[in-house]
Amino acid sequence: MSQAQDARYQPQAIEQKWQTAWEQAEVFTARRDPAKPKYYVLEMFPYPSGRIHMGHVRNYTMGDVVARYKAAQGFSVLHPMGWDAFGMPAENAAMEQGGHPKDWTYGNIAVMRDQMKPLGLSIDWSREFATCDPEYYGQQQAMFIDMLHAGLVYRKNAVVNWDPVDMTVLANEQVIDGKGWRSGADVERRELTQWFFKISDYSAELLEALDGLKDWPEKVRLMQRNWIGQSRGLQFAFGAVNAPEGFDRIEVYTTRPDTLMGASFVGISPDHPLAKHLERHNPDVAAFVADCRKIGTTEEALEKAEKKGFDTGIRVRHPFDDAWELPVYIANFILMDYGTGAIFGCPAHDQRDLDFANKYGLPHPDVFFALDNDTPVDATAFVPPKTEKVRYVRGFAGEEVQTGADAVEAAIAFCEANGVGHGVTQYRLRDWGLSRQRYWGCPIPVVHCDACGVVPEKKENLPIALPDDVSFDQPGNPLDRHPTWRDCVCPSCGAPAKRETDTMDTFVDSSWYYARFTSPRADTPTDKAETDYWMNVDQYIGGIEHAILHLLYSRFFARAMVKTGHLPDSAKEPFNALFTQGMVTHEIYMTLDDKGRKIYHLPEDIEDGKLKATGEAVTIIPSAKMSKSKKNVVDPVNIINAFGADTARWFMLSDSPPERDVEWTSAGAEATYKHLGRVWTLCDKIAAMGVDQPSDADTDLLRAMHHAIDAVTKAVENFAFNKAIAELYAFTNTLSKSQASGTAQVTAMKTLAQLMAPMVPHLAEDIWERLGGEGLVAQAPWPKADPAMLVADTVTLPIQINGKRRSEITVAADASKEEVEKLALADDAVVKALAGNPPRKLIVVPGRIVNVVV
RNA sequence: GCGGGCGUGGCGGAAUGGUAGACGCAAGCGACUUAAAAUCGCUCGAGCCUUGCUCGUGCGGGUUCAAGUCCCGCCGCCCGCACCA
Repeated sequence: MSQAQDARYQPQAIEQKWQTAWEQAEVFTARRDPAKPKYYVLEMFPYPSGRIHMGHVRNYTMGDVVARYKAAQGFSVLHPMGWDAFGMPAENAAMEQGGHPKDWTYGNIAVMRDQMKPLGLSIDWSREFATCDPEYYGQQQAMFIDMLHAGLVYRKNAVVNWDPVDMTVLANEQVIDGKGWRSGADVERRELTQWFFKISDYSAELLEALDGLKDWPEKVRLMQRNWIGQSRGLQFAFGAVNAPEGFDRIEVYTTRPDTLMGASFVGISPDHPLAKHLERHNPDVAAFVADCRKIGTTEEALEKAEKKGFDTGIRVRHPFDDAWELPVYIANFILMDYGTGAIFGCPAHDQRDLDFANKYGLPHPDVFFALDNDTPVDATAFVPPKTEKVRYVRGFAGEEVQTGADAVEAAIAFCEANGVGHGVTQYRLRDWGLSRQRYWGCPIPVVHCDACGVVPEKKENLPIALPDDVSFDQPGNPLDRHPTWRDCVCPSCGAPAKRETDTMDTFVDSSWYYARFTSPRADTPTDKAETDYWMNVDQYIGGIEHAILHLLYSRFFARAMVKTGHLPDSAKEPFNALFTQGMVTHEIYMTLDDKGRKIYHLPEDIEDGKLKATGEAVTIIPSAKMSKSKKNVVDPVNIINAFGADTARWFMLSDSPPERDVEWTSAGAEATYKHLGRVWTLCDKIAAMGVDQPSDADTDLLRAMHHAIDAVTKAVENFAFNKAIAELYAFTNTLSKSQASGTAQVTAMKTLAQLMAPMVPHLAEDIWERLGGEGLVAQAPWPKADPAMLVADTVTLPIQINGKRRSEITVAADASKEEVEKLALADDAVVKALAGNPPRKLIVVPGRIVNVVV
């Protein structure tokens, strides 16, 4: 090719060329190589919604930087990709547009795979799978059966959102202001028998093991810790005065037994057995409980709802005083799932209890006061930290002045000694309900037999595949109304039986895909040789929105897989390191129509704050997460077509720290494209210089090069890709201005290509080739910084006078503290400020700063 | 409501308790050009009595020789809340 043709950066040609070269050389095929250390990089796999978006580009580019960097460091890298393919949107599409969820899903996967491949990601596509492949969910069913036998799965009643018009179960997001999203009908809470994983058996372990996850963000560990919610408290029973038969004791759980003398009422959940009993016999209770059940099933809805109670008329005796009677209320904010579903209220020291007491005219006796204040509680409860010492005026155990924590322990000890209940450790974490009354999910492989009850399927009958001949022209689960699919024989007695029609929560699918990637075609869920080599995931990357549910479920599921022999014990914490990346945002463009309704416009239709088509000015709303409804989306495909994948990748990594949100701007994308073009041109210039005689400027350039190697390496290791890119800019500027010899410049440029390769792999390959690099840069070892080239001879120290910068001195890098002090005191500004007096204090931080206090 | 996080120039951001604003964008000025684009060079937190000084990291306090960084109290925005993925 001639120089003239080469003179412009043409990403489209370059990118196609190198993607083909990588594919032919099978560079990214993961190989189990006992001679090499392994490295498993995984990004949270995408839901096949139909098109990739910039969030995907950012997520996968970050993973790709790590994968390529680790490969250059000599690791055998596993970097797979798959599809989280079950879920509601496919069924919604089938209902809205006709067609079949399967066709919609696989169609989307094909489109998205085609959109993803031009990004040049170092993915081993031979391992690709979708969770809706029967080969995948069949293995999931096999594990479900193993877990059932291992006592990790059970059935119990649980509440769902029921749409009485559509006669179907709704997801929380389908309930809008208490109404069904399609029917608009008031949603009811309804109890169904459902399948559960016994994650609560692992509450303590999942909590304790968080301490070992050193390479997880502290915030995620804290969120999980709070979610699991370990608490120490007292469980005891109030004896009822006038309760219906069978309810003469009401068990309550409290984390504040020290406030027992401040009790003013007992509250029970609307789902408490006593409430249910009363509901059947008392129309007023029934009306109240029915009202409570209109509140959604989410904790958020419950907490935000107005706190209401109903006086049952039942009275209980205080455990310390037979004459002291407390009223029993049914209260809408008490959860049946937590503790015993019943509490006692101590209004003086709990704001919610106080609001409740004030609303219903109940007393609120103070139990303790602050040491310096004894104002009785009125409208604001006194809730100091448990670690703070307070003075007990209605205490019954321990010291008069003690911390809340000490008082709780003393109260538990006192109660146990006096036969009033016992200390217990509770967890907020509830068992994982996995039943979904939907078609597009993994069928739960059990059979209902009149004689044998609920029986797991035989493994040789797996996969229990979804039937294809279903329709979505009516609401509800098509499996329920399929003419033949449910019919089967009982695996136990051989009599005719019916299949379970519930399918699994899609969180089950995503709780083990990382393990399946190690042997995606195995005819067992996992293959021991492969999991032994590849597990754990060394670096997991995804959104912070998954901080709790997905990551906690995966941690549990890995343990369940260990227990059932599908993972080695060493894999019970499957993700060694976690990184949570921020979102991609964009400003929003809006106009109003003649009726004042908001109309949103795509960024590509806007120029200089005006609509391209009509010239109408648009209102610019500050950046928000890219969403279809606000139309503030930029299609990666358009960016790749216009600027190339390397520009999209580089821009997604530059500027913003990876854990924070990044705003996509067209100016930023264009600037990136220009920069990559400059690098490309610089390479041309340097290639033309060739090998020549050394120059005086060589050392400076090579020092800058080693500094860049060191800085970029550290930045990539620390996930500070924006800083790595800032260093690459700085080094590029140095190189482009350098007067060094051609020999040195070629060395520097080749190193630049290597350092850029994880971010912009296509451009890097092209530079590498033009400068005569051996093989592919994708397979070249990572450059090493020479420590001798990193140390400077002299260092400039700022001099502060009373903490404000006033001057600076340049000293030898190895100057002693005494020498620095001497030089600092001789500095003009210091001499002037001291005016002949000795300094009151002289602080020298070697290599950093000097502070003179006058 | 509860749990978690974030907040620094016109913008994205940098800064082991140690020179606030690295690096980039935008803008301005200049060079080149018939011209524009591209490219290259310079300037770029605010104010002032401009060799320098004062103020400045959401707001109000505090600790320290020294605070964007640590502590206390607020405000705003974002994520999660168990059937969205």
